[in-house]
Amino acid sequence: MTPGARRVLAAASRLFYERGIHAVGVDLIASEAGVTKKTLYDRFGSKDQIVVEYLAARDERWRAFVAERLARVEPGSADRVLAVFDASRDWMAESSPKGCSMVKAHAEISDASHPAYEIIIGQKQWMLTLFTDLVREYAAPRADELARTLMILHEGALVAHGLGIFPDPAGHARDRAAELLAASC
Amino acid sequence: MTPGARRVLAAASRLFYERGIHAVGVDLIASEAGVTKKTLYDRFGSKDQIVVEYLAARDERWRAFVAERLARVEPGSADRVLAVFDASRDWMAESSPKGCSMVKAHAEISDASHPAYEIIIGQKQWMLTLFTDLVREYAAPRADELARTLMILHEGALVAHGLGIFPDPAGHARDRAAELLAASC
DNA sequence: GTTCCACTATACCGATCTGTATAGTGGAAC
DNA sequence: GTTCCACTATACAGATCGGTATAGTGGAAC
Repeated sequence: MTPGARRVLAAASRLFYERGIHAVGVDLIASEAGVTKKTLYDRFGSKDQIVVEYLAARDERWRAFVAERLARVEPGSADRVLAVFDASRDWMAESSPKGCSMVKAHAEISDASHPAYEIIIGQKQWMLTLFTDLVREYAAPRADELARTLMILHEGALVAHGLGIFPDPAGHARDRAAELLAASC
Repeated sequence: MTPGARRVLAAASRLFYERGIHAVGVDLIASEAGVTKKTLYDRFGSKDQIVVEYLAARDERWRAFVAERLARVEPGSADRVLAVFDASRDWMAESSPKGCSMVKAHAEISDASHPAYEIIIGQKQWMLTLFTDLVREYAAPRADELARTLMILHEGALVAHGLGIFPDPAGHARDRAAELLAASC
């Protein structure tokens, strides 16, 4: 990726997350990136493509972030699940004050044929599979059911964080997950 | 409200929810309502005002829906909390296949000074207060903590429903809420 | 020293955006 | 029978939308 393209993607990512995808135009993105529209279209071809690369990059960074946190914890321990919740809390504190970018994008992209759709759904399916794998690893009974509960707790914490109704929902969800895991050993 | 205004609000509500607020223009709303733009602006004054009335009406309907369900259950019972989860499941099945309209609107409205903002936050605060009142009524220990857990479970179920990753997340959340209430008696 | 190539600068396209202006119609109220 | 009023019809304003066209610049590669 060229320096100009990197600046375009960085500016678009910030603007899409802060103001919404439909609310941000390509002229603004180019201007904020310090680039002409010609460069923007030479590199990405369309606004939709910038949206796709914004979500794909964020998805990739999140998965790497989680993988790095999981690598610190011994497999087979219930702490592995808690490490995911801890990762979410840190991730939100540092780069997601307004909630999950995938959920926000899902609210704006109605058409399931949009190329960004599969990225959004793909990340959520990956999270459910991850929870399922982690509780199976931990040898919990009724693993699928437990994984779905963890998924609901996790998504709920993300949304509650974005709404700002009460402080530290991710920490709260983590503590509830810990109790669940302790009870189902 | 005049017949024309009612049709405008009905069309706008459907379109805003299905396609997103920024993605829907006033020309489309007027056309779908079978009304001229003149009528639309005579009745509402601005698109923002239509957005506000869309969310306010939906909020009002939701609160009335919950109140009606709660009225069926004897106060002081843990079943009152479960009635809220049941209400959500039915509400989503009949009119919210894509998730909570407030969460969707929150994803598109970045500015906290937007007149719709307080409606969105207001509904979520009302839900947290409702859960708190219901568990206090039930005489549960650590009521505030329990209410926040229920809030997270509830928001998580709404989002999971919209994403469609697994079936009946509201029913799943309801069952987990029932276990929590049984354990904290 | 010519060929790439990432880039700037600027002007433009047709479409759509929110919002307004002017003129007129049909029916109920009083 | 005139006064309201909710409404239609149409045209337009100024801005912004996503996207394209033409022309040119500066530096590294070979």
